[in-house]
Order: sequence, then structure tokens, then C-alpha cells
Amino acid sequence: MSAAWAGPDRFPVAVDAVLFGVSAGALKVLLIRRGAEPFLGRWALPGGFLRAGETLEQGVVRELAEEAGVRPDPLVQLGAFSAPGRDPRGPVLSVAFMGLVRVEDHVPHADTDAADAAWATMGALPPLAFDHAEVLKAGHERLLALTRSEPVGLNLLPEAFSLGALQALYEAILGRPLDKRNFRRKALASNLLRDTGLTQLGVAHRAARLYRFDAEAFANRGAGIFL
Amino acid sequence: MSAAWAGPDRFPVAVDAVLFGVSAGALKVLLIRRGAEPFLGRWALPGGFLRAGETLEQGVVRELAEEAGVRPDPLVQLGAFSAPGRDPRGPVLSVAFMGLVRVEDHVPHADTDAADAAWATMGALPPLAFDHAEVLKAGHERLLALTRSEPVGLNLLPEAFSLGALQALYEAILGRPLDKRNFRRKALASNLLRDTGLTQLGVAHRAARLYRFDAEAFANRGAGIFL
DNA sequence: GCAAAAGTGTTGGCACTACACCCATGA
DNA sequence: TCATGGGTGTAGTGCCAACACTTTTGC
Repeated sequence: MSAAWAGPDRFPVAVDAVLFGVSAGALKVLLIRRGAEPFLGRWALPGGFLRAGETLEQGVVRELAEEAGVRPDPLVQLGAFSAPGRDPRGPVLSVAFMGLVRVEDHVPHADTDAADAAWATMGALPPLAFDHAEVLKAGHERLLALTRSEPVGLNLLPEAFSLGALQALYEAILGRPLDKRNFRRKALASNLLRDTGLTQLGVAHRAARLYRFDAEAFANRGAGIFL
Repeated sequence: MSAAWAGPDRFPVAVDAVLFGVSAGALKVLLIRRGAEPFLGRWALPGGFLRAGETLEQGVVRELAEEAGVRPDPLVQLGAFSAPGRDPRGPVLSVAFMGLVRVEDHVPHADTDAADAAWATMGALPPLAFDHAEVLKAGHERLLALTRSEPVGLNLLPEAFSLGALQALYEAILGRPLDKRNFRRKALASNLLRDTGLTQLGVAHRAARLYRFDAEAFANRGAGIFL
């Protein structure tokens, strides 16, 4: 067993990310246009190959920093994809992640592997390389599930924000309108928001109170929900 | 790029399974005692290395057939684990699955890699090899989550079963008692059970009606729930 | 007749939905 | 004064949890 045993088969491992952002009241996904074969010129999810000595999380964080200059928070694993033929180069295992990113933080720019990068609107997506359509679907489902059980998306807002802005964010993520009074009731009842005492400035209507997220209260209770 | 490029790093990929079963009213996990280094003699989750040419699902199904003679249904992916040092041999990626198995279907037997195999009771577990304690925790959480959203565990019952047996199964999985009247109301309201017209035989008390699971009704509605 | 499990309804609380109007502000 | 978003309460509905007794059967 120690001499004749060549060791297990080895596989290239890719890490890919479904990065969501909100812009102009709509949910967006970050896509890159491939600058190399296979699928040259096709849109794809950002990602790359895992290197020896790094964990999956480290790998995807490195790739996203290199390829898109972003550091998503939260960043959760979706799972591993291994469908035969998903990569024409051969058997490549892909571990996918889903994350949220401020759209303003990302300055789309070309790269060695990425000829172009852009935020695509959910519901108006181009055809994607590899099995990325399937991965994106899994990411979207995960985002919706997570939104219903945790206060996701607060990182996308400024430090102090109005309840109107919070509601608009959730409406963009969920893709449907929410009832204002019910939303406010639940948001305030969650006990995760603290009134900063500040109000909006320079708006052409009544100034809204600004709140901040109470990270400590959140940590002490595990899971909270806004809607 | 075609000549100087040695290609991406390659990794051994392991597939491991958290297999749950119910026996004597308690939730059990299938463990094997390792018959090889590393962790010789330690208890571990069943699993093995992925081979070239197979998907992750195929790999874990093959390993479980070889190592334990079982074919779990359902079998769902938990995700990939890559913590540094999880395998002392070096960086090994592990993709974990969670599945349900009839305890009677598994005849524990030794194997080249497994010196022994046994059903361990949740809550009275031995120390585990690798990062399997963490994987098991993820599997348990997934089982509970799945149980709350889908009629999981029906495969563990015989073709025709009583509502009492169904309730006992769910109590074992969830690890807590359930209210009989509420459970029956929801189970029958789910429209996933059909009265077979049969009753129990040879019991020292009133004979229960026996039901069967209506797979067609389940397929037509996607997700149903019993409790 | 007794042990053991089957079978059966009602109630109160809570969470969710739907819904419409006045208020403050700047242009 | 008007346009724009901020801010507020109530009523109806449905789900869920809690709860105890009678029935059937075999021994």
C-alpha cells in the first residue's frame, strides 16, 4: 500500500463568485467578459483557480481582489459543482460563493483574464460561460433565502441611513414592493436599529430620521430579520 | 501562454458523507473506524477520494456502496471544506454530503479502509478524525432545516405505516416530542398521505390505520411539510 | 378489567397582510 | 402651493401551540 500506491487522482479546483449589488433600485450581478479560452468573449462569473496553500475562502477573496478589486461581505459558500463537461478543458471542480458588494466600490476594469467587467441586471442577463447560469441561479436562491432569515445587505448602505433607503434596498433585492408601514414596524421591532438623532439634509421634502445598525445587538441574538 | 503555462495547481478531492438513520427511537450517524493512517483507529465519516471521470455525486455514491453497502436517499451536498491542516497528509479538499439511510439496510462490516463500522447515537459521539466533527454539525443542521421544509425521512419507513410511526420518526429526527393532535392534523392536511385501507395486525392494542406516501402528489406540489 | 396506543376539537395568542391619510420641507 | 417622500394605526385572517378524554384491542 505504501509503495505501489500512486496516491489519489488530483483535480484543478476553481473558485467562482456570484456577486450581487444594488444600483438604480435594481439587483445586479457582477460579470466579466472572458479574455482567454475557453469561452473567449463570453460573459462569466468572476473567479479563478485555487492555489496550493490557500483555503477556498482565501482563494476566492484573492481572485476577487485581483479580478474586480472588491471584498464582498458577507461571502458564503454555495457548494461544489462537478457536472461532466462543465469545463471543456476537462474535469475541473468549481466551488461557488455568493457575496454582496457595494456597486460604487467596484470600478470595472480589464484584466489579463477579463477583457471587460460589468454589472448586469438580474432578469436581463447575457448567456454565460461554463455552467455559470446554474451557479447564478443557486446564488440568487441563496440570497433570497438568506434575506428572509438574516439582516443581509446592511453593508450596502452608508453608516447612517433612513428607513426609506433600507426599504428600497430590500425591495431591490427581493424584486417586489413592500408595504411601508409593515416594513417600518418590523424593522423597528427587530431592535437592531438605533436612532442616531440625525436627519437627512438638503432633501426637497421632509427630512427622514437616520438610523444605524447595532452590530452588538445583532451579535447577541444570532439571527434577526427585518421583513 | 500555451507553452510556459504548467496549468493550475491540482488537489486530491475527498467525498465524505454524514449518513443519518433512526433506530430505537433515536437519531444515529454512521461512522467507520479507520483502518489506515492517518488517524488509524479513530472514528470518522464514511468517504474516500474522488476518481477522475466521475462527478461528486457519483463518487460519494460509489464510496458508500463500497464502504458501507448503502445507497442514501435523499443525498444532498453540504459544501466543500478546505480548512488548513484538516488532513495531515496535506491540502485535501473535502466535499461533504448528508443523506438518510435505513439502519436495517446497513450491515456493518470491515473493509480495507474501515476496520469497523457502527451507528453512533447523536449526543453520544466519539472523537472524530479530520474535521469531521464540524462536518457532522453542518450535516445535522442541514437535516433539521430540510425536515422543516420537506417531507424527509419517508424512505426510512415501510411502504405502509401508521401515523404513530411517522410521528415517532419525526420525534427521533428532531429530538423532541411533538403534540399528537397537531401532528396528525398537519400530516393529514398535507395531502401527501393516502389511506391504504389496511390496519396493523397482532398488536396488543387498538390497530392503527396504515397510510402510504403519495409520491405523485408530492411531485406535483414540489414541497410539502408534515409538522 | 387493564394496559397500551389510536383517535378526536377547541381556544387564545401572535404574526402577517391590506389599506389611506396627514406632515414637513424645499423649490 | 405643490411635489415629494416621511411618518403613523387598525382590522381581518390564518397558523400554531396548548390542552384531556374516549375508543379499541389483546392479554
